[in-house]
Amino acid sequence: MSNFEALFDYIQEISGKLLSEDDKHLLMEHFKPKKLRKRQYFLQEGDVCKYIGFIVKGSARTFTVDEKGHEHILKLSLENWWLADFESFYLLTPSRFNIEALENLEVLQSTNAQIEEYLKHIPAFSAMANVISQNYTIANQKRMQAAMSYTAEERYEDLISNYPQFLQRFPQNMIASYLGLSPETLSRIRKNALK
Amino acid sequence: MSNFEALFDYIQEISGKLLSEDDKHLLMEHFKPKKLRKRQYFLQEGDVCKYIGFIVKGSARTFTVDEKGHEHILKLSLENWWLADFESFYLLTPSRFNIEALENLEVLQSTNAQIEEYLKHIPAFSAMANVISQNYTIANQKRMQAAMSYTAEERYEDLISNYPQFLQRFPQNMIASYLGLSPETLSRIRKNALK
DNA sequence: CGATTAACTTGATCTGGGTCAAGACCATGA
DNA sequence: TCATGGTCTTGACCCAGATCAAGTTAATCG
Repeated sequence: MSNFEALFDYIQEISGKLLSEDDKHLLMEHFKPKKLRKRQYFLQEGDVCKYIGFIVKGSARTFTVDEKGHEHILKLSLENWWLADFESFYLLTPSRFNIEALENLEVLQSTNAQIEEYLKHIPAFSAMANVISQNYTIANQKRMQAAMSYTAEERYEDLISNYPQFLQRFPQNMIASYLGLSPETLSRIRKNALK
Repeated sequence: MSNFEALFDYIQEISGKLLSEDDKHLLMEHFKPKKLRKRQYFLQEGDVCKYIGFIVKGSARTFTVDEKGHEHILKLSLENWWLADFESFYLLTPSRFNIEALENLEVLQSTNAQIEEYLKHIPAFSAMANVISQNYTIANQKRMQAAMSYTAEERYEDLISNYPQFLQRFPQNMIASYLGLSPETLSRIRKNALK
């Protein structure tokens, strides 16, 4: 119940449109609540990402494991973010990513086919999708630029100003991996920053 | 005339839908042909990106200049690609990027307001926009992963298999910058690859 | 065409950040 | 309660790739 309120609020806020009662019923019919305990996987490498999840509560990380066994975190996700490997979700190919709950996680999940229906029938939903797609494009552009032109220190400063919540919610080694750094290097950067 | 054929073909191919004669007239009415000579700028840092361009012929690079004066290429673009800093284009903020023609360039350009109209009135156009947005999201995910987990050599191999045309069309120092490498390093990688 | 400038190569050296190792500082739960 | 395993810090060392320098090849243009 209250789970869905979070989703409704989110859609209305991002899209700038209201959901009708019918819209809400349609959403409740096909978004399924799912709970994961800390360390459980929402998606495993090699599987097809059949579901997209809306995070109601908790946090997660999307990461790969390279052939040397090192993990690389590509995304850290909190409440009101969407959880999926979009490549696998759209194309139905096996995913190269893992998505793991970092805290106990409550999501509302749906399939690609169902999302298509929402896009067709719920104007607020498709308006939201357009806004999100813009935001993603912008965020990706920024992150790519940061990865290419910034030093480790600058990337950390950038994170502090753009995503201050991350520092409260994620352990430091996860943040290091997200920034493309070893935990030791991030530790030293933080030490230096207390000049 | 033939310029527009390239755009029409592209929209129809990507969207999987046909354009009506009315659709085509609407597109021809508001997409303006523009020619740039090699080294001319489509967009300069600090300006708002008012136009999005569809490349009919030629190539371009999107890059930033950091405070040390070093250039970083974020995107290399060829025929049938779209040219814009989407952050600036969507939000009307001053751009942090430069877009420069690397060869004589012919584009068809349009404004954000006009694109909104196309999205509303031309089904093939909005279907195309959805597909592109998916493709961008996927490509960005891949590129980010490559930047984080791959070595210089692996990134170059990756480029060869994903964008072999780049090697014909772009000078090596541009490719180096696109891969986040110094020209010297790329030169050495290529030398080694001829084992 | 030469001549000038840009692109590419090769070598020598330097450095940001990774790796390895060891210890300190926790949470969590049996 | 203390034992266990995860997280963070610190130091010593190392390496992929950058930087600097100089020479070579290839475009470009009057």
